[in-house]
Amino acid sequence: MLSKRLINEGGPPASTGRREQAQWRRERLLDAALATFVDKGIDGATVKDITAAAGVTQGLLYHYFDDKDALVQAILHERGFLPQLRRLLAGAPDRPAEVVLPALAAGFRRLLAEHAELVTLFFAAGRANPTVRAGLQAFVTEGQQLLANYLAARVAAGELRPHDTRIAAQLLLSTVALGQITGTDTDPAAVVDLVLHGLTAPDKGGRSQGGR
Amino acid sequence: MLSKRLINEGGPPASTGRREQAQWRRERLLDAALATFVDKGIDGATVKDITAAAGVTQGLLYHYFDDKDALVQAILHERGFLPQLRRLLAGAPDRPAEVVLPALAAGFRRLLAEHAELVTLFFAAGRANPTVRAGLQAFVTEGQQLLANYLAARVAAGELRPHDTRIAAQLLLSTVALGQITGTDTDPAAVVDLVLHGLTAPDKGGRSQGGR
Amino acid sequence: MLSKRLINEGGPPASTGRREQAQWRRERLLDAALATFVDKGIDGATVKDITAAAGVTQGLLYHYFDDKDALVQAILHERGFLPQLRRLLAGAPDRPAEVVLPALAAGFRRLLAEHAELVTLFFAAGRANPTVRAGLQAFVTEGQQLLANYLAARVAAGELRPHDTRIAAQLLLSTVALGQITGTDTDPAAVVDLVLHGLTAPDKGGRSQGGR
Amino acid sequence: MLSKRLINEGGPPASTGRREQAQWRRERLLDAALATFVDKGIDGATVKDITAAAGVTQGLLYHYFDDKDALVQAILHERGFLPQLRRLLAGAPDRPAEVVLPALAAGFRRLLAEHAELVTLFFAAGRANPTVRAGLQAFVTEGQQLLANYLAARVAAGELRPHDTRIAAQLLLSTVALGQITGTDTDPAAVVDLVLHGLTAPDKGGRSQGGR
DNA sequence: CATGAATGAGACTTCATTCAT
DNA sequence: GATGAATGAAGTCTCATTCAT
Repeated sequence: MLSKRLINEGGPPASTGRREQAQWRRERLLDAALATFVDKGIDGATVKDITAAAGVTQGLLYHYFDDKDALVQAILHERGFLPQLRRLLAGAPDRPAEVVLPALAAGFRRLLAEHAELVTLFFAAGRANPTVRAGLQAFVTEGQQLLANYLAARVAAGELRPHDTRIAAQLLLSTVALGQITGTDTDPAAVVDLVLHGLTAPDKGGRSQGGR
Repeated sequence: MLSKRLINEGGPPASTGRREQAQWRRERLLDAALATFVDKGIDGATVKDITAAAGVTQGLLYHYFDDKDALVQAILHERGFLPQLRRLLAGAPDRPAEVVLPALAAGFRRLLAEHAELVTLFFAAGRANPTVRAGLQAFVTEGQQLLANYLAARVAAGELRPHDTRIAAQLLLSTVALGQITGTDTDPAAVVDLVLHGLTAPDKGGRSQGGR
Repeated sequence: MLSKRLINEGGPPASTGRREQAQWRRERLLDAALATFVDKGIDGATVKDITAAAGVTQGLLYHYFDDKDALVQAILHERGFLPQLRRLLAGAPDRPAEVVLPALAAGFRRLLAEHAELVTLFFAAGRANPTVRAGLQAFVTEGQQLLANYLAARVAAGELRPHDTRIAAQLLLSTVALGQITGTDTDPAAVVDLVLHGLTAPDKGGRSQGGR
Repeated sequence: MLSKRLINEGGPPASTGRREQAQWRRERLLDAALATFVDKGIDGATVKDITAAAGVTQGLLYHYFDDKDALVQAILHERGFLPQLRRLLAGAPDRPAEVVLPALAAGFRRLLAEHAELVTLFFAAGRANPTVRAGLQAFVTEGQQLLANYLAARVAAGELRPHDTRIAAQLLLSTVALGQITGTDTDPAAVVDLVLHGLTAPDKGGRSQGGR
């Protein structure tokens, strides 16, 4: 019941052109839709719920969006953060993982936190909604690929030992993401430390002392 | 369209008591419901879809289950695999992680694979369905706790270095689980190897050469 | 407001199987739909109107028909009278027009009268509804063709003078049909007489005295 | 899809008074409405369709017309051709049918062709729209009456034999009209020839050779 | 046990019309 | 005059659930 309060408290900004007010309303509808989707799921959220949360009548939704699915797509496109993810993960391949990964994990966590609602939507909708599924798919695939590329570069540079970089990337990202999703307060630095150095006690012989 | 074929091919077993036939029908309904939920999501699957997949009429569903949600609960209870998970993760705390963890990861992967439909349901329904959400929550929490306990025991035994065992548990389980969910063929052994020994190249140092 | 009274006065026939009652209800829905379409047009007739006229709830309509258009199609198929038209117009080509045409015109008029509601529907819906338009098209084309064939046979037999048989057929049928549609009490015999012998006064000449 | 192009290509005539521009817009709206009605039917044509075809916004329609029905009435009044029909059919009662009827039929056909869209509207809307139905009724009744009057005069003059002049009028007009409506290329002269002289072969004895 | 006809609430969507700008 | 955002009523259709047979 997070969305019980109206989204557009205070009404549209006064003393602006109609154009601006319309744009503002559209944004409020997107806000309301995202919040309602998170709260009740995409199927569970009715057009009535959404427009009520936005403080408008049902019909108006169809002035701005063709149908409910177009609304979902608009959220994905206009509230998505794939560009930010790209920027974050396009890390300098010549800088050491010991430095890059902690920053990257922290940045990833922050990025997810800033888009908490959208992240939740990805899981609230799960695989049931084709539109969302496609969006999530793109996001996950690209994120994993970019990080794997960086790790491969570090392996080539000799800093990291050869390994399945896609698995490592998935491990890192998924653990941080699940921390965000489940609300567990996962320290990104601890995750990176684990991934870099492993669990094995140093004196008993990590991999460096003979391996398998 | 995985569920296009009827579930109860062949009809009920002949020459058995009424009790058995009824029980058999009930199981077929659960099968059909699970398959349909996976295919279309819980909200997306109609009672008509489910009963058609089971080869019976709509009304019959209500002889076996109070309503649609009771059907979901029955699936969670009767198709759940929390007991198996408990058995799997209640690993002997005195046996070394180097031996236990690979077996455990492989077993976990197998367990998920054997209950692939239910696992998918957890994500197809996502957090939208309260009943499913509760079931997933219990499952995840317990799994994580059990594994964390084991890891803590190994830390106490001196095999593993001190670390946040909950994060490590989450990391291990979530990576294997995501591999199953996304269909990526993640080798559990590789995951365990990474978690135990880290990414750092042995010659360049790794944790044993000075720690953090 | 012809359809204000309920269609299924008295309820379904008692003491019959469920199958029969269902079939009976379906017929009542068709009746109600046809009457309502005639009264308000196809677009103007709402599902609520139709089901209220049939004395059932809206949802039930969708138990028997996929959607509103399927209802229109069912009316066309199950209330159509193309077979009767074929039988009527498949007149013996060797019998004289002086005998055949009057009987045919009278039969055509009777046929239209017996299906007055459907005939009206063809015009109430006009060309706006594609489904109805197609049905009307088939009806008109076939009727015209069959009659033209007969007329051609009579020309070949020497009874009728050579002429554009399609126009003559259209002229005959359309005049009788329009009489029915507009409610004018057009005597079919008079129409046939005109068509056979023309308007020209016998003594003043007529075609036999030199033609054009 | 006849109406896909905009109606008011080129915009309003420049350098004219406001009065003229407004009048011009009004005409463009009528054009667009008529075209859209023909294309989709009156119920099927939305205000948005119409105004879009006219190249203006929805609201503007309500500056020129009270509501959608007022638009239909305006079309009937301002695009109607009852005066032309009157002029055409008010034929000189002292001139011979052999001369008058062919000219009249040709003129009627031309008149319908010139107002093809309105003619189609009469049938696209059919009897469903009360406003249109009334318009059609007036048109048909008056046309039939006028022609019947002329025929009666010719009977009195001895040129035509006594007959039901209303039926003959209906026969003539409806056949020509249906040719136009259905797109059949009906030759008006052939129709008139049939009506005047009948189908009966001259040598076998038409009505002129001794009656029935 | 089993059927499927029947219900009623509610979902999504359309659209004529109004009105502040 | 002109715009298009906004409304509210109504329309089609879906679906979980009940119940007589």
